[in-house]
Amino acid sequence: MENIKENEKLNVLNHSCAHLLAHAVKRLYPNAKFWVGPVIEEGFYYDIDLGDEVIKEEDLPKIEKEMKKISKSDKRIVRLEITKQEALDMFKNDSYKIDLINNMSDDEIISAYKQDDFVDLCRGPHMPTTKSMKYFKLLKVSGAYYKGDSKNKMLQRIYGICFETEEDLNKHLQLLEEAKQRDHRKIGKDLDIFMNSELVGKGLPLWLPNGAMVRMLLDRYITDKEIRLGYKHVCTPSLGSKKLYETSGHWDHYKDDMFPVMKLDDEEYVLRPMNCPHHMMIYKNSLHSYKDLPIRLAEIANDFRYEASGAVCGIERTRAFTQNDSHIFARVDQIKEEFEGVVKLILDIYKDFGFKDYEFRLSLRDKDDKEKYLDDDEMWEKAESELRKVLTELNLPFYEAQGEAAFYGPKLDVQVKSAIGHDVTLSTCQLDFLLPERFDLSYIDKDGSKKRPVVIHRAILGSLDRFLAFLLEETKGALPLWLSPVQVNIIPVNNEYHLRYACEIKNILRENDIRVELDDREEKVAYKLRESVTRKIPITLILGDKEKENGNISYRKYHSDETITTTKEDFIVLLKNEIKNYK
RNA sequence: GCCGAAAUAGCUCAAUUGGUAGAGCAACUGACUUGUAAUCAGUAGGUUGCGGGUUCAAUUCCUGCUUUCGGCACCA
Repeated sequence: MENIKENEKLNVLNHSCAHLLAHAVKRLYPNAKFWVGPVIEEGFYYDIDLGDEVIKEEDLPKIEKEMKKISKSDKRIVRLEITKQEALDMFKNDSYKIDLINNMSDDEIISAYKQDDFVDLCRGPHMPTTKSMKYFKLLKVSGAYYKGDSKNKMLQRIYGICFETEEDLNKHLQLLEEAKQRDHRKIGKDLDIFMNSELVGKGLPLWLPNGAMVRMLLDRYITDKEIRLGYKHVCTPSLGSKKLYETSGHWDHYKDDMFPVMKLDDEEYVLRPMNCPHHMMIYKNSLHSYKDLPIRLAEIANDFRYEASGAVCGIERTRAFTQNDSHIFARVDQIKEEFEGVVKLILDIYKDFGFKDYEFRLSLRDKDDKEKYLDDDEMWEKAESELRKVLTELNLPFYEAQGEAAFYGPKLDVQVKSAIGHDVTLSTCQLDFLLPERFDLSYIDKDGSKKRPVVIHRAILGSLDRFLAFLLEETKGALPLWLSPVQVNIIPVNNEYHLRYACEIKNILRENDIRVELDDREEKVAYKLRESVTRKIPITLILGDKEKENGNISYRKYHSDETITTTKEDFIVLLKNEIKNYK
């Protein structure tokens, strides 16, 4: 999909369209006050304070109509350059613009753009006339906190997008429609992957047999990879004492996002929101030599977080989920090597799944936010520079983001875009000097002195839930053979004559660990084939006289309408070869 | 959590201005016995998300809650 912000032409066009929107809103709602109207990847938006009035989705066509009117009237868009004082006078009735102007330096020349009677403070540049914006669409309306702070008032935000031609606009709207078809919630429902129940609870998906199978396969896949790389898997309970989390510091930071304390007699427990403290205790269970490090503890672990009601989304973000977690206890001189190992594992796995659209993000703290982030500049600078050094040495393209770190340290996150445009973290690798301190972890160094290890927190598939959400969207539900809940579906042409042979084939495939189903319903081949294809089963066998007589099989792959006939033996080799590559 | 919207059969959707709900698919029964994306006929299926109110009468209007959706905020 076109990135409007990155496209120079479309950027200006959409920015001008934001002004057009504001102009129309001002005409229809004379009391409207405007905050900002930037261009974003998906088009543009404008944040507006309408006092007591509310703009609803059904009002958008009305606003569009007014925009069209202004567009048609072909008003020139004129740049004004004024001093700060002139700007303050010009926008004296608009507290939001005054706020913006006050943040500018006194000697700065401020620009504003005027079309007809509407003036907006703006850096520009803009299109020459309102007529330039002809092919636009207002997409959605929502609330948005003033300055992005939930303590502030909520303004109303209108989203839209503008193109140079009608074809481009229509094409874009069609892509948006197609993205909805790729939404993992739709695919998850269509393919019986998971369900939700109001009675079970919000954000608590139930995994149906198909989904549970894929999950189990993902679990096996990543666990096997980790074992080969020297990770040691552990099992720890899904709850822990409140004190455990007070020790780690998570209680202070996240108590509001945890399921509340269960108090029984004089004990206090919480459902665990993450697994670090449990793994810290396992490390502490024995004395460690510098020679033992790194120690890589891993677990496929269930975690529970009381996610805000508005944040819950299918299996992308839930209140009960399963992490592919690990904590690597290492010496400082091992940081680079361990990080490299994790990055290589990430790249290896993304290759297996064919993921190409992802970005590495170096997630740093917000230096001014002393509340969220541990107030220890030395620790942060050490951790951040270590991490940046490793990334540079690995020659890994990445971007930096302030205020995205964990409270205990900076992270390397792998960001992907979901079908409907959510920016989500799939994998993460985090450098932590704090928890070893909190839990007083140590190892005995060469010279016999006690030293503090560092901890690298990492999750490759992230959460199995979210990973599968992304995988469903990437594959449009047509999972690769090795991950399909049902790998082969057998359709006998006529039950009376071919069912016995079909059963025989089914048994052979079963014995070869192929997940196979036999469709023995009294239906036409075409009917059963259609269902096999809509269920996105990778391989459908059709067995009739021809196959039975020669002891062959005929198969059809999901993405093809070609039927291939081969021997049983060759077919099994073909399946096994395709599956083998992912073990 | 905040701003807005929605919730009708297992699924996808209908139902003028208030008059106790319909279709297709799926399910079930029967007929057909079929070689590559839907054979035909019949049957059954609903306290219209849950509770309260207005009304002679509520899927429809009002109200509280739940869940879902679009954003915002949050995301260890």
